[in-house]
Amino acid sequence: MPCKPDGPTDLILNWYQKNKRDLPWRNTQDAYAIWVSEIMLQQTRVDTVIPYYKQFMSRFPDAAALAAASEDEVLPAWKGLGYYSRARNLHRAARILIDKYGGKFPRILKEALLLPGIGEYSAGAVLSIAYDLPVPAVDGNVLRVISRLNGLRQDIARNTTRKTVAQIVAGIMPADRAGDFTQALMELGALICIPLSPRCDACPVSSLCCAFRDGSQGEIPVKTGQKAALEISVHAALIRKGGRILMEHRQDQSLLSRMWGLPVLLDPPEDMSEIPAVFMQKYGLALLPGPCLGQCRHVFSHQIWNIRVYSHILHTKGADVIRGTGNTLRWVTREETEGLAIPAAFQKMLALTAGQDG
DNA sequence: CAGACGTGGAA
DNA sequence: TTTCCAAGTCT
Repeated sequence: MPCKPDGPTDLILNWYQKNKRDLPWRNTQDAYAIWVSEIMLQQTRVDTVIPYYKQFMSRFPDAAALAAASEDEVLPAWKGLGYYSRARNLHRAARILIDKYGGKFPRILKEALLLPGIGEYSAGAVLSIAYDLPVPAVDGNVLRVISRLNGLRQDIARNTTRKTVAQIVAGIMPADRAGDFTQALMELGALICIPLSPRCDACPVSSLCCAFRDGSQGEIPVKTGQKAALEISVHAALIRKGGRILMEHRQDQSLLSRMWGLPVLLDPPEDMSEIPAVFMQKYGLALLPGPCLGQCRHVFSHQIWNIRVYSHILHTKGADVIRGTGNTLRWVTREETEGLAIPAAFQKMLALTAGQDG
């Protein structure tokens, strides 16, 4: 049966003050800087984010700089980080800030929630951390910490659980130190109240914790299992001409949308003789597959690509830019690929073909 | 609500 | 190698 802890607030705040990590986004109160960090940190580890964050803030130091940039300049700064809609939404939202909010992140919760890429968590995080407004920010850490503290056994994947936890956080959030408390709760979840083998011996609120008392740390939080990713066979085309490679700007696809990659066929026909017809239909290109240059595997969150990269001979007479069905193809040099937003999946494929340009 | 949406690190 | 992720959002 759930129990209500009495006064974890000060214990958590004091612990945070002594144990918080020195992170780049903790040396500022600038709402833009904090906003960028929150977006980058979504489903992404701190260690992974740090170098991207520093580079991004240097390149786009404020909302005006980001809004003034084109998407072709913003996406390369995000390449390799994953979840690229975050970058597109951040960019769009920066333009909305400039157009409608005087370049400042809104202080009103409902206005913040209207911005693309800002959900309940991020709105609460920016408002509390940047503006010290007492708005709860419930992320995976907070879900875990509060669930264990209160002995909550509701599935944390459910929205109703998130709301319950937000209520509990609102009830113990100090009005004068909202930002510190939001970060303290997440820091506790990141360093002490970790998913596996929590360090309860070092926890400032173990004496108040229902899960610790019951020894149920391993059972809480309750989380529904994820489905196995679908395995897909992928035929990737390396098409060369005069030291250049034909790259595709993935305009109309949902996965890796508006990123650059080699032309690919998902679930290609097993009979290689049928490949040219499929390329003609998808890209309007007359291609003849040649030798396989290598293979690799790339795991996305919801699907797995088993990739073979083939050299191809192009029979289509070529303009520099060839328009396929909804996608743009462009001849680029190896050097030029570095400035393009090419996600990890396609970086792997290109690595397989390095030195194959002659 | 369930599923799409990336990636690399840890156990 | 396999499993589970890590400071979520959108549809």
